[in-house]
Amino acid sequence: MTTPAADAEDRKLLAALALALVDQPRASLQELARAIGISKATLYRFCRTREQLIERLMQHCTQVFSDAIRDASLDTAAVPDALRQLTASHLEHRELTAFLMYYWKDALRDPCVEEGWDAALDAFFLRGQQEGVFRIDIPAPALAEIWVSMVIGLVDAERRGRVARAGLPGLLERAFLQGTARQ
Amino acid sequence: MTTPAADAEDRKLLAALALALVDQPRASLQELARAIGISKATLYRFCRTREQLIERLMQHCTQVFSDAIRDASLDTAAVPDALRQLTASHLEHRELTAFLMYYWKDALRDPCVEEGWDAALDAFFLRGQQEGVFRIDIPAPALAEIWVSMVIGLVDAERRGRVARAGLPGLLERAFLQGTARQ
DNA sequence: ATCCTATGAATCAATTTTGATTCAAAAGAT
DNA sequence: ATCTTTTGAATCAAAATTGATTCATAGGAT
Repeated sequence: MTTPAADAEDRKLLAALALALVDQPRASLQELARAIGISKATLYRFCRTREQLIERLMQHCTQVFSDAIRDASLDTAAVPDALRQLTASHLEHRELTAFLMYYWKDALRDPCVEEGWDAALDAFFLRGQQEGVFRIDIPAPALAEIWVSMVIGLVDAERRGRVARAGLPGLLERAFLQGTARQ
Repeated sequence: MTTPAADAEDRKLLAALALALVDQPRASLQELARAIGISKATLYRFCRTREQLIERLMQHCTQVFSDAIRDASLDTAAVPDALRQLTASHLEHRELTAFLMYYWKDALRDPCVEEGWDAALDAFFLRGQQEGVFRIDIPAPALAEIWVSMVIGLVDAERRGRVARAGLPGLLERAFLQGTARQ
């Protein structure tokens, strides 16, 4: 059954699993299941092996962030708007954002996973430079890396209770665009 | 024998292990040893269990970064200078920086590890705000988190070949203080 | 050349993890 | 209320990991 409801359930499970995997990368499948409040057997029915689980999560990330990139109109919308939208999407799917960063290196070993995500980001930041929004004395890939670092860093900080959830989007935008120096 | 040479060897091993542990958190001790070019037996002689290894690395981090914080005179030196010095230290020990971030949550579960590191950072950024160096519409803990995120994010990006190693300190300072917006 | 030490390969028992299955109970649908 | 589906607990063999040891040898120091 591939009902919309089942898909929503799956997405919840995947988000919880992403979180648990980032939280305790060395957890056994047993512990992983417990961590998200299901039995080992149910986790097994969802994904038979850990490898399958990671792959499924990766594919889900690809799906979600492809949508996010499309929704943000990275290649057409006004750069500040697109950036805001992109940030919002990544904060909305913070578990997947964290997971993607955490397991990105594994994905790179496995060349099948889409190259598109960071390429799209690079292109976006390059456009932002060409349109005079971003400074040009920092390479576009570095801009992308800085933005991603701040997103996952602050998402993680929020999880640890170090920053408030409420103001995150604004905080990110200010710190990223204007920096932390006074005036 | 606790000769200085042996200590230097140990530090090299610890740095390599930190890197390997961040790279492949789920590696077996066998794989871990291989990853840093030693045999399982030698790794065993260095640390009998994984737990011992993590603990030793944590203590080493505590040591190294306590020194770094002291050397940067976080509570007395001019804030921009201290920040520069702090960044330099963390870049110098990039493997440990990455490891510390990666295993920070584990350290928090284990209350024995020093609380001092992030407390010292918070205090420093707060002082920077009081002295008018940092903007005050971002809480000091958030400033600390943003700085740490950028450091480890860019260190990681450098490892992946996404940013050049050469300009890292300057890149960090510009992006952190002035932001990424043009002018 | 001769020690001495450090290393790596191999082995081994004990424990843990994995992948799979079975069965009874709980949850949902009709 | 009955039927169907989903879940969790328990079990189990196979595989992997761990912690420990032994032995041969490669390298360094004298």
